[in-house]
Amino acid sequence: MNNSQRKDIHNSEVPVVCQACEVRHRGVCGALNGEQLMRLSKHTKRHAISHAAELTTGGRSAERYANIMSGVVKLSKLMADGRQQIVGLQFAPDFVGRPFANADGITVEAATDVRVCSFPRETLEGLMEEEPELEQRLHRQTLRELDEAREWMLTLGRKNAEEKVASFLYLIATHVDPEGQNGTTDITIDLPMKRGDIADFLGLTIETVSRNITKLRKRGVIDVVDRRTVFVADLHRLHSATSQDLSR
Amino acid sequence: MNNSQRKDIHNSEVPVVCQACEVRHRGVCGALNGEQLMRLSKHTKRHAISHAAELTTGGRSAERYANIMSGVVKLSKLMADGRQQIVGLQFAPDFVGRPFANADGITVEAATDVRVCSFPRETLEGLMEEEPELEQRLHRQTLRELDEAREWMLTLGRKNAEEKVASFLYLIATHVDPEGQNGTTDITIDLPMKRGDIADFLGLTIETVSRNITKLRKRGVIDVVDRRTVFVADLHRLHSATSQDLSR
DNA sequence: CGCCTTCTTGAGGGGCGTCAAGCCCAGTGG
DNA sequence: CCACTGGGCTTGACGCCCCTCAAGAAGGCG
Repeated sequence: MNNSQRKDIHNSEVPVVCQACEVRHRGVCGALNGEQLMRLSKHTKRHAISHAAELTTGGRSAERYANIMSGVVKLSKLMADGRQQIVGLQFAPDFVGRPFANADGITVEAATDVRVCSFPRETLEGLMEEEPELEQRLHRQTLRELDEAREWMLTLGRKNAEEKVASFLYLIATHVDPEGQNGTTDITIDLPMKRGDIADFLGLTIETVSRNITKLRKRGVIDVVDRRTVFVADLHRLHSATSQDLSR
Repeated sequence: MNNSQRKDIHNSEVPVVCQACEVRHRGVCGALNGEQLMRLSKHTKRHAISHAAELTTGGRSAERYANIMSGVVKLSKLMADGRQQIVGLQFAPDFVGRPFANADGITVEAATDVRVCSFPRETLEGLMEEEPELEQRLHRQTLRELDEAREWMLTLGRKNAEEKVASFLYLIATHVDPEGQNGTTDITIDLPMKRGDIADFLGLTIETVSRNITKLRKRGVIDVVDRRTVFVADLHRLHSATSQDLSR
């Protein structure tokens, strides 16, 4: 099962660093041919970013864009008095960074330890002009993020605390998906963030998150292996906990 | 001040219907040259859609895309038991419709009376391939919608009822903006939707919306002219009501 | 005028926030 | 090896904000 070389007709043209890249075909790089990849890779850097570090500091702010190779990145907004709301989570192989300027007041942080492959803004924008499919891929990712944001607006505005927590667990379960999970209905979830982050994601407090994890456990929807790992015996059961019919 | 003809060097090439179009330069059409506009306009239709009608019915679902010429369009999500959340509002000259497939479970309705200029899906997608700037414009609008959705997530998750209502009024004030409002700090807002819609937008109930409009009136932040019109004497005052510092 | 829809206002209750105490566990140093 | 410490998490007690239920006011329209 030599996954690393599938589909590369002219492997000689593909940069060595890219040949070994886990997300090479799925990320935005999938839109580029060997020659373009070669040019891009001349300017790329791999970074390991440890948990809780901001991605926007250290000169890498709007200067560099990046692909997530592993880990989870969180986007959040902060109010003057300290209230905080997480407005997006990104997983490999998502693209991080904002084409065409400003990301008004959004903080980008590593939720877990993260590995990224970054490159200068100008390099990507140069490639965008010559390769329309690149812009199309970015456009599609933006549309996907918009869908997720809207799904989350429904959760924030109209679900109660228990449904919110179940929704979060379901989201993580379906995203961190380590290639397996096909056909299986049970899954062990490694929570990528601590209770405080989950609270900021759900528009709740730490205590309410904790109480409702306990509630789901007592109802038998989940098993709490340890504070960072949850076992779900039946994903459908979890899914139905994300929106109980309250009208009866 | 002949606004209608500004900037058209070769007006002869521009379709007559487009020459009179109020949003011709600002919408996605701004990316097209005369010849392309001519081709597009062969397939466009103007529609007047009256208040509360769905835009996705009558064969105009994924078949046709549209530009909003006037009025307000609302996007909403509905849960099985009737709970509803409005996840987006669109104003002229926004583009309505989803490039590349499915708009998973989103209902598109006219919030007010609306006029649109619509065209078949294939026509637009054909033009997108030959004119990259068209895709770029759509991409930029998607990014703007994403920003707005995230701003709204902060409102839904972390603001109290009074701040939510103030945020809604401020949003409308800064969007419906009838060309004027430059330099002035007061504005009369014509609310584009009824209390129930506002509640669905804010994740509140009708009663709470009503109570907090009253509250803002009694605090002198707004004047309620009639149930559909609000006068704001000082926009800055309204803005500061959108996020009072609760930490002291 | 009567009817219907929309909006406002009040009274009461519940869900989630606030405050506080205690548990679990990893890290540190004696 | 164990006491100490500190961060993260859980659990309880209590209170407030917003929802629920209900009645009435204000328009709009035949």
